Amino acid sequence: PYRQSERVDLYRQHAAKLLAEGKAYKCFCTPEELEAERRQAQAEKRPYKYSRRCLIDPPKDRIEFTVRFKVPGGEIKFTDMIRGEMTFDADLIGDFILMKSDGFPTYQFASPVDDAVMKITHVIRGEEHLSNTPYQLMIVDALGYERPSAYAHMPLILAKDGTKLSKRKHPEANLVLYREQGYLPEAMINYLALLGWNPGTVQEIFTFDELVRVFSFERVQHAGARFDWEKLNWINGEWIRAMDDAELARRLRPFLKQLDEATIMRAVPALKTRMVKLSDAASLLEYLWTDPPSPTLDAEAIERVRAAAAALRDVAWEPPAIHEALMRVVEASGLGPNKTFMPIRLTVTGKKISPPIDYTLALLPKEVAMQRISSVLA
RNA sequence: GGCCCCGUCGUCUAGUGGCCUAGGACGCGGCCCUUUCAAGGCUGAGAUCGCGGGUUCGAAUCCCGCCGGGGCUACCA
Repeated sequence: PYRQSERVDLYRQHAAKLLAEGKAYKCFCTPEELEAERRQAQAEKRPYKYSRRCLIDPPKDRIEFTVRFKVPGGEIKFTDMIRGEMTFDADLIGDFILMKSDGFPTYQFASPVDDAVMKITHVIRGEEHLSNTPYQLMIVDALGYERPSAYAHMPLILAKDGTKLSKRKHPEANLVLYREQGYLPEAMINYLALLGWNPGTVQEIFTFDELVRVFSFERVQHAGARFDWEKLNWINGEWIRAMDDAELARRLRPFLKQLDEATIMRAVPALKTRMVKLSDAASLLEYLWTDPPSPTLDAEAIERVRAAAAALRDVAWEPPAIHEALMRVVEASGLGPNKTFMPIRLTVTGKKISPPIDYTLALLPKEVAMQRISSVLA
């Protein structure tokens, strides 16, 4: 079982062992009493450590208790793969709680027990756990287990405000969000790898396999790194542009439920350089399933559309043929291409921004396109 | 408060005593390309290397102090 809630017996057994060996003891103090101790210490400007009153003189008339670890004191040393030799003074650490009064373990206890029982060799986690390591090491030692062979504490990913990412305050901590918006897993891995680590070369785009090959703990940063959406966006765009059309079409499917596969496939080349994330495709192609409002065009614009409509009537409905026909209209007009293209774009999509006009038209069934065009000519 | 970690362009970073008048990337500005928007190409601005003292012929790089930020310090994980 991997859930802590399904392994409570395991923690209870380990706690019982420590209790039996006198390496832990029951504490009957109430939260209020502990709070009072803490305030007292603060008032006297002395660092707080649990008083050990329940070790020295436990009350007889109480039943609810927690299990506290009897901190042996002394120096705790270990090697961190990123930061080197670490030494902590355990005399500064008060007896901490292993089992809560509800019978569940604290993280500080469950974590080292899990690591030992699961035979974890490398403990790689965020820097917020650096100061927790001595706590956990003391437990591993007290339990008589072998210590994990290596620890590595990675720099924190910080929010824009410079504090540790938290689910409450920072939406970017929520992984589901990225999938929903169409950030590619490849891009996420790529970006996250670059946050707090660098290869020592100018390469920025990495596949997972490449990362496995070049990653090294020696090159990971010691300072926290701020999460930067802009850079993620760029990397995601790079991955989108580099992806082959069929694969991109496949990934686009959940974001373009209104369209059939063939249409998505035909749209891909036009979409590719215009998306920062997959969800961007929807607004670009919205006109395919939603009739745009009819635009207000001046007389000249209407003339341009009229000329285009005539030229398109007998044309094969593919981007090259459409392009050719439209360019003839543009040349005949003696005006810039935009004078013709923009009014068409506006009538067909309702927007000033769209893929190139030949693609924009070709993606729409010819009848629908021609109907939208003729509606402004009436 | 105590303990721990950290401090180079706005951001991610290169840099381990001279190659640094501090390099790259994202973002930002300009130009080019152009059918709008992107993409692409070129180009520019942007960091007195947190501050102050040392050491040294020479320091972003070594030492000390200070300041600043973050983390841990819970019957959260």
